[in-house]
Amino acid sequence: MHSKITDTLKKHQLSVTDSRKKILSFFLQSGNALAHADIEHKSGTEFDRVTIYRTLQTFVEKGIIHTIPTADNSIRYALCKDECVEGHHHDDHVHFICDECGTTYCLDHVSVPKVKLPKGFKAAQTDLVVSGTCNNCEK
Amino acid sequence: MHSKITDTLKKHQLSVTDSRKKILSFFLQSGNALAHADIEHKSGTEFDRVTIYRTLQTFVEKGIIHTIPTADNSIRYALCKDECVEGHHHDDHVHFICDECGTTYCLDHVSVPKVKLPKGFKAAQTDLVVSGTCNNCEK
DNA sequence: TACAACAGTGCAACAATGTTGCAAAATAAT
DNA sequence: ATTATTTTGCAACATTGTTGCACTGTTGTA
Repeated sequence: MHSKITDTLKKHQLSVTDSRKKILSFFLQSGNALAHADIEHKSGTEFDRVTIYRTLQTFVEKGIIHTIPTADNSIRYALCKDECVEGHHHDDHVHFICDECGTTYCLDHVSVPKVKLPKGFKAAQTDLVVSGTCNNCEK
Repeated sequence: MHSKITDTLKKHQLSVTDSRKKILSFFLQSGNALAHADIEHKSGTEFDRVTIYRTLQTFVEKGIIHTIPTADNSIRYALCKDECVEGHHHDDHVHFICDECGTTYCLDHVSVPKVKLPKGFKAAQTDLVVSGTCNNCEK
């Protein structure tokens, strides 16, 4: 019998280690995007900082998580949908960053509109990031 | 007689100093977005690294330049259009980052479409960043 | 133009973030 | 169970960004 976490790692041809299981579980638990620093705090001294960097890198390469562009200098990561495979992401949904609480949401049901580019420009990826107030912070 | 550069600084209530004139001139010359590192290279040892940080910060606050979100860890800055004033940016155009040459373009004539957000989410700002191949790099 | 008030700069020291090489440990394959 | 392979932790380092303070340049006023 395999847990969902172990399954996911195996499906992406990754050996199953403590740090990978733990870090993947953080993403599954939180549901929202996490920055390197978040994971470092959550895991305390359990893993080396370097291991976290390398694990996140590996997850991105294997298509388990994707990065979200932000205007401040912090890279955030979020779980990919199932269609993402190694070397090829399909994350065409909108991201929302709350200015109040800092939470980053993947709005899976809001898709990025096609934009018309000037002559000679070829789009490979399109990212749409909205910032404002989320449904928790506004009342 | 005033140069355009001096005028711009004065219009934004900034005292006119060598570093500000020089850094603003870099933006006017290049036409594209610049990262902190670009400016550091262009200016050599002329200014302290700290001065460049503070100048860019000031320019953003005063509405002379705006930041562009990127998925890698580098903040890029580009000149604002004239409608940007202190504390209130109006940069609703699409940004394009070339994967080949790294150049970042402001596509002033491509505007960001309105997106429909889930209940409870209020948008303050919307950034759309496209990456791919620019008209210089493709042939 | 000269002077006072103020704003901006450079330096130093520091904090945070990210990278690399290598030996030890854990995982996978046989 | 043993070997081959992968991953981890450590140490050292590079890069990037921040803060306080003394000094310098800029601005406004006479």
